[in-house]
Amino acid sequence: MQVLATEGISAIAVEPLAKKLGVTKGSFYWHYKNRSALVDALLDFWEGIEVAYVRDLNRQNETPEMLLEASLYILINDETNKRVFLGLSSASGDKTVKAVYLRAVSRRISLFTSAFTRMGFGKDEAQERALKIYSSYLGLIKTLVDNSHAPLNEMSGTQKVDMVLSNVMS
Amino acid sequence: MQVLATEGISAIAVEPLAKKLGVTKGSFYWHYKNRSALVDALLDFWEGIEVAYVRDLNRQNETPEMLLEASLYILINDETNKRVFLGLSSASGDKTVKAVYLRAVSRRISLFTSAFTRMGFGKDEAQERALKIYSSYLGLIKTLVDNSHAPLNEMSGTQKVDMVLSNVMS
DNA sequence: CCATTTGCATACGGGTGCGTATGGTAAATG
DNA sequence: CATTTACCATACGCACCCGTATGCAAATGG
Repeated sequence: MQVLATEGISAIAVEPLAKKLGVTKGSFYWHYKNRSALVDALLDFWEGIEVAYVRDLNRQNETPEMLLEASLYILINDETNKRVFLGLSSASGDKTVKAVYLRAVSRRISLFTSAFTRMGFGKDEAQERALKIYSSYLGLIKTLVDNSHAPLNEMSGTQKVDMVLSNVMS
Repeated sequence: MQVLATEGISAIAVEPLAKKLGVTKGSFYWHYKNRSALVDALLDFWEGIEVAYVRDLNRQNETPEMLLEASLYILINDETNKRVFLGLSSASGDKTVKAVYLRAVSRRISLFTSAFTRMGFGKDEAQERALKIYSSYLGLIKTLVDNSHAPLNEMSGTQKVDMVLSNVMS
């Protein structure tokens, strides 16, 4: 999982990985049918964690405002989640990876949409606001991990959340 | 250039490219010293086009409002520009690529910042608004090319620009 | 206690991409 | 006309990664 976050999907190569773990290919191919079986397992594992987390967030936050804030805080400040999510988005040549990525995107947008709906916004308005939030969020985390704008990385976690939220919490 | 946009940097591989162009490696290595020489040439070419375009945008738009709108329209609706820009961001393992990418990011943020400055905003306020615009823009084009949210692709070019601008044009 | 299964290592063949060596042809040049 | 020089093809060595074949020792269980 950590490797997935720091090196990206393409770094999940059998031989280098085996060497890194101090085992051999023979061992690897006994445990997994092939490379893509390992990738699938990792993807399943990650997606399982994600959906569980979303469920918890929905349970632990009473108001939609709290839910929005808490979700964004995690999505923006959890380093592993950011890197894996963006990693998947970059490796979308693979069909399986792309499917997982698209579901992750849907989860995020749905989460935002449902929050705005519960705030009392109409369906269209809720969707529009969710999309704005999502775009800002995605652009922000990409800028953060690319380290392409230094000042951004010096902001606090809550500041980053506020920056995204300020666009739509009229 | 077209290949760069559709396939990404990693697709700039000597052997496949040569085959695709109907020539051989022998020919290629006579024209270019090696693979990275070709990549550098492509990168230079692209960056040259970009800076020229920014210069033109600055000349052809009187007011900062017009400049903002015109710039965003191009950045959001020019398919090649989007794909190359995002392609570079994904291929940031390469040091040279990363440098080109970071300069491209800076150009965009600077463009936005100077527009807001010319509108009369103070330095900090201008930078903050520029960052918000940039995040929204980046998230939007990524969502668009990933095709990760169908409704977005059905919006018109101007609607997309308005969506990004609405966040900061109080 | 011996036979089978489990868990892993070594060794190989295949595919792909990079870069070099070398050879050939046609056009420019002295 | 002889000889460079421009341009391109074939052929090779190297490195990396995938996947398979096979060997082998320790665990297991009848």
